[in-house]
Amino acid sequence: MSLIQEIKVNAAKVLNEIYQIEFPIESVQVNDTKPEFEGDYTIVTFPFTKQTKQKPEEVAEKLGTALVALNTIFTSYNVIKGFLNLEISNAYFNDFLVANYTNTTFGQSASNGQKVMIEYSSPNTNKPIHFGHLRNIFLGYSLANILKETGHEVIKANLINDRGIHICKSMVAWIREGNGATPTSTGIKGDHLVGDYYVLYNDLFKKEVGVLVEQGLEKEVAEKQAPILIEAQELLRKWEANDEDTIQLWKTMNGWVYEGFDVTFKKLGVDFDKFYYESNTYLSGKEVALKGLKNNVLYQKEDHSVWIDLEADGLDQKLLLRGDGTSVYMTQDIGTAILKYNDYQMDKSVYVIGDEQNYHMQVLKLILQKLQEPCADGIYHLSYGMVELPNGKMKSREGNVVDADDMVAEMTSIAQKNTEELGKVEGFTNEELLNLYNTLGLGALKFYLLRVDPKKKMIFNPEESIDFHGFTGPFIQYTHARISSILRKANDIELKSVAIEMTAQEKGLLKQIEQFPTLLLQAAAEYNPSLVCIYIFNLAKEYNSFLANHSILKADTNEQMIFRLQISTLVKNVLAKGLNLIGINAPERM
RNA sequence: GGCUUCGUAGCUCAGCUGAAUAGAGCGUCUCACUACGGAUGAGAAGGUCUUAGGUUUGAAUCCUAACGAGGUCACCA
Repeated sequence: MSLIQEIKVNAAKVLNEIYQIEFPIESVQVNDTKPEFEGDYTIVTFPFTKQTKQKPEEVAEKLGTALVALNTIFTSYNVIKGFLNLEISNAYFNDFLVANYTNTTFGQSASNGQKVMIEYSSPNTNKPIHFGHLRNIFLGYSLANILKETGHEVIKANLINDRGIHICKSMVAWIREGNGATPTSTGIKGDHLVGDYYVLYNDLFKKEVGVLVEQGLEKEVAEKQAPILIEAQELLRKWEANDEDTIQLWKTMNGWVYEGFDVTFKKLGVDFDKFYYESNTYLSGKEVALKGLKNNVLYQKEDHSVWIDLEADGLDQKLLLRGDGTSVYMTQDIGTAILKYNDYQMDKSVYVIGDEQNYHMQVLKLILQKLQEPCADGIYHLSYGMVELPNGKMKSREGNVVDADDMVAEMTSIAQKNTEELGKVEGFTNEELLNLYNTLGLGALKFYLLRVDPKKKMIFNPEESIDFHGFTGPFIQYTHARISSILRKANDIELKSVAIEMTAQEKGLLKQIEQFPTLLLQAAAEYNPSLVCIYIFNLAKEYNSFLANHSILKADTNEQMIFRLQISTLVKNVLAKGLNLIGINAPERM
């Protein structure tokens, strides 16, 4: 049981004994005591005044006296207004330290039998991965780690959107202007090559529209009649008709993209357990729609199109099958959701998707519920805000995006520059250095994207993102490397149990570390990796401050040194674990 | 316009299941190496928590409205 939980349980018990009133355990508010007051944890007693009909100070006094008498973990208390400040015994933290400094699984929860699928990344195959996708990818990967750590069985899924008009646009541009170019012939990474033709398509499209407008057509009409668009639509028709040449080209170009994605995913250090392809699933929602029609959950209009009426739920009418019987985006997603469930029977299905699809996801879940599909209730949309540049949104159509590969390369080279300027390259082989730059560059990038609450939109400030000071990944990596260095020097010192008086800062560190498992559970429950970022940053900061005030290897006594080495070991383990959970490596040296 | 998310220091963000003087980082200005890693630490300045009402012993936090910003309301995906 966590310390805070233990305080709550004890307080509720004692309140019951004093007042003969049942206070639920969760009604006890326990906060960290503010630094300007004496004590470790504070119970707020205002909430108990109504039922006890006593002043908050009185309740606090009685509660404090009883707690100190009840349990040896409480050594003393003081009351200020309605706040009961409790001091926790050093022995409690000493026991905690002894029990955990060699425990490499500290923070991990036992299996809870829950199975969760996390769908993330889910790229289109007509363009490379850009900065906005990185937020998605890091979120999904990190969340998977956090859920695993807290006892869930996790399936990482990637739904590749490999069909549709967008890829046909790249194909048309390639047919027209490509002259048989391939990644090998051009030396361009496959996803970038295909992306270039997507941008080219849009250039050509604009030109053709311009010509038509000059010929006197309305802009709106011209945008529908541009020959290149007609060609792309024709290509999509051929694809759906299984035209051999079209399928062949489609396979080839998608293949280039997958090779490119593969390189990027590896570079980013993320992976997947299961890939779904929309070309395989896009027809799959149809039978469900037809079944829904039989059950009168859906209805049919005169043109044979199939709809669901969600107006009673405050939403709109939604089309599920076109008049010609073909499916739309929503139908596909229904089919895919059911397919996934049939594959894994998971308890929860998390979709990491941008907040522009909030409405879509709400409707998807509701429709599945109305269809009484077993997968419906487990659906959770982890909605995240867009990443914006200081001067506005990125649009891949216009090519003004921050490309993910470029970004990683940029961050890696900044890591190199910083390391060289600080003269910290000695003792590394070339290969180790390259590895290190990658670790630091990615550490900075991932932390920058994960430190903000997912649901909020965030601004990507290029200057700030390359900073390696303060609330950043490298700051924490640095702290980890620093501890590692100290521990290396103390390698031959035997760590045995010691009992000493601890300083306020030592106690503070232990108190913070004790909260780590609880924090992970919270991050998992809220699907929020940023909590981990904030936590390990605060821990690293506290440790650095501790280090400035305490000598370890030159401590006054041998016991003190051993005690501080044990604390350092534990801090190091927690920092490394925290970093790993958000997908960041913790270097031994840097 | 309907629905929805959001508005906290010059900037980027915590705090939002109500509770003590609203916290970090960056930036600005001081200070600290006879030290285990200065990619550090200590300190200062900087806030009518968008505004106006309401609920409450108590509101940045809950409710209502206004103002401002984003998203969405396709037989696109």
